[in-house]
Amino acid sequence: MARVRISDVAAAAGVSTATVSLVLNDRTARISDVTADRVRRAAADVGYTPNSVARGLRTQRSRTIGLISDRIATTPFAGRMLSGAQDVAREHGYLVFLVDTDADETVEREAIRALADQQVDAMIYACMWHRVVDAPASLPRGTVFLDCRPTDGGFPAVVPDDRAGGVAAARALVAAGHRRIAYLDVDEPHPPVASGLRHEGYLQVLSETGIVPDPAWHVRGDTSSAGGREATDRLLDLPEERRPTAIFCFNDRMAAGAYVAAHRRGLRIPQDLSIVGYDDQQLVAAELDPPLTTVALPHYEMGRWAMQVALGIRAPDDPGAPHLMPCPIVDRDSVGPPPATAASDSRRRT
Amino acid sequence: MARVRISDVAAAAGVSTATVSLVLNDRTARISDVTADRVRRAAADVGYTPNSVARGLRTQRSRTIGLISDRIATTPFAGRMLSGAQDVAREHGYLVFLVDTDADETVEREAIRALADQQVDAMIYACMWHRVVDAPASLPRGTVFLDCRPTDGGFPAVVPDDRAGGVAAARALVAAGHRRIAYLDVDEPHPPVASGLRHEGYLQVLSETGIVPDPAWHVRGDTSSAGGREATDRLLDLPEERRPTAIFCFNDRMAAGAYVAAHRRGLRIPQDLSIVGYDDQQLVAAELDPPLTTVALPHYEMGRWAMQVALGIRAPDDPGAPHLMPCPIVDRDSVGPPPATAASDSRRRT
DNA sequence: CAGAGTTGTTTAATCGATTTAGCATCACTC
DNA sequence: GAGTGATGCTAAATCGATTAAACAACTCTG
Repeated sequence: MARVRISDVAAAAGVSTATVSLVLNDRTARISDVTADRVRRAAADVGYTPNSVARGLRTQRSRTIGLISDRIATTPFAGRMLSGAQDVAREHGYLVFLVDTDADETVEREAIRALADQQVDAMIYACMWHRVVDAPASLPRGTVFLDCRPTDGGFPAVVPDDRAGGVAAARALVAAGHRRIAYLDVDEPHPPVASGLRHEGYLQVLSETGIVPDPAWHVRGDTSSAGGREATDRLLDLPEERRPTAIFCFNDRMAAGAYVAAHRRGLRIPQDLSIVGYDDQQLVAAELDPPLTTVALPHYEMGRWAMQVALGIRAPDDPGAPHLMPCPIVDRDSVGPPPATAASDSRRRT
Repeated sequence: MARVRISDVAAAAGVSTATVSLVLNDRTARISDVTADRVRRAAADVGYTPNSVARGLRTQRSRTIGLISDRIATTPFAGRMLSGAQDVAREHGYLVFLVDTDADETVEREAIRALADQQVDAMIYACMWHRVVDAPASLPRGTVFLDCRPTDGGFPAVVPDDRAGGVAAARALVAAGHRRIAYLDVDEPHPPVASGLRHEGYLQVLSETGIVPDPAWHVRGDTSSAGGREATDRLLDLPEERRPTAIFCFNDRMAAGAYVAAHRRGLRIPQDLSIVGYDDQQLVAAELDPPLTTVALPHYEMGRWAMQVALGIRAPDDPGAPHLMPCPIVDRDSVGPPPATAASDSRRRT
């Protein structure tokens, strides 16, 4: 039952452990084919796999990556980041240590130390949502930031291209013929990186299209279905000629709230009101009635990117700036042309 | 920048590395207080933390736990299991290796080997949902099964008490006055452990209450909002006197579909139709309108239990049988008394 | 004061691999 | 047949800790 060691293979093959090691690591330049074969056969026979701990001690590399996050593993939001990171690691024979710190600084510090003591080959520092963070001082250089960017730079980072996502969402609505497009923003967040960028993208499209946004179209609510519902109510309470025919929501949950508000007034989606969300949360976007057109957060791809950089397989294009991962729009059924009553307005465009 | 080793501490304190090791591991029986203090001070001064790899090689224990799962890390369903396991591990100074295998047997086998090569002190084998699995042959004995039970036993396991959950849901509906209670089941699943047990619990309550279930009350759909909607339509199409006034749904997503079906017919929840879900998925249950009464899956607690057993902190009560974790009902607003038209029926009870 | 027992510390083996330097052996070359 | 160069393999050091055994210096005992 005891583990098979390299010395067992050596004994079985009648050679020294040095030879076994050389053969199994494919450094056979000076080893005869006969011996190499014998060693490989012996290793297979006795079922030898090298002890990673011993190897790690000697080589100072553990084929192990530490992934520290506030709570991506424990919330339904960003698990696909883990998935992406995990897949790349596995493809290259690495294991990942996962630590969720619950955003507790003490826990975070201890986690970083524990991972360093385990001689992880690299670390990834991940957040649940796109924001700017102060990099903990003890993070080793080269640590990759995932879904967040360090205040002072100095680390490779990957974040969603929220600005482009805002553009895509607004373009989709403009293309459908809408002119009165609201932005349902999140309420006083955290350093509002994601919401600010999405808003910028939205404003850019309006501007390019020659639409002057009504200030009343920028409403806020907390990041929940209820928050979205209340904010939507305020939009729908606007007088007919200022009332938006389409709403771009900060996220899918708030979009779900917009659905509720619309339904309560007997408005149909998309016939009477078009809605675009953000995040592409499977449990929300795809299951709404009708399914929600939304902008996908490329969590899986960001996770892959981060791990590739951590493993040194890929280098950041521009080491100075965070890598911006595209946010593709996912067309479902919540966007349609504006209702006829509003159509006269949009005709102005030509 | 190089790591501080025990020899650096020894040099700083003017003692041998053996003394340093003894002091820092609190084996000071034969060490003078003066020396011990000097060593501790020196260690703090130079910022020493032991290299876990070297220690692991010597002690054969790594303070590391391997957690293998089909895909709990990457789906929004069961992340709280990870959270529970993770918290216990951290409380005891352990790190956890996470591997999602995507239910691929080759990946699984390689993961188990890789974890064994890393000398993890124990493994946890987790599933995304409660089911019976064939234990991979290479799993070390003592591996804890989380949210699944091994076909032939032989391993400690923890699963939700789905039967009791079914009882709780049905009791809540009976208590509200319902007599015509449907079970919206999942369609031909996987070995249907969870759904079967929940159904049993439901049937038990009906039986205790003297209700003879109409076979038409047991409908099935696929595990999605759409599946729930279609199945609910079939229930609502039943003639008035057989039509259920309450539906117990296999999960929250299907319950969301039941909401849609009800709304489309102009039925209000809970005034016209009561609904109980299962899972307590935050993104679904809490955000529905009205918020969904549901049975919570104790993912966090199961995760804790599994890790405690893995670390040997707790022993299974009955080593032969899986530990059943209670599923508490979460009362929200989707259950009310049956509508007046149906009330005459339920009066029969007295 | 020899022998036994304490006390405080160190020496050196050990965990299981990798890797450098070196030892044989053999084949050529001049 | 001495010198040179390959070729094939191994001895031994090494990574950084832990720990059993040994040792040195004291203190007691009888």
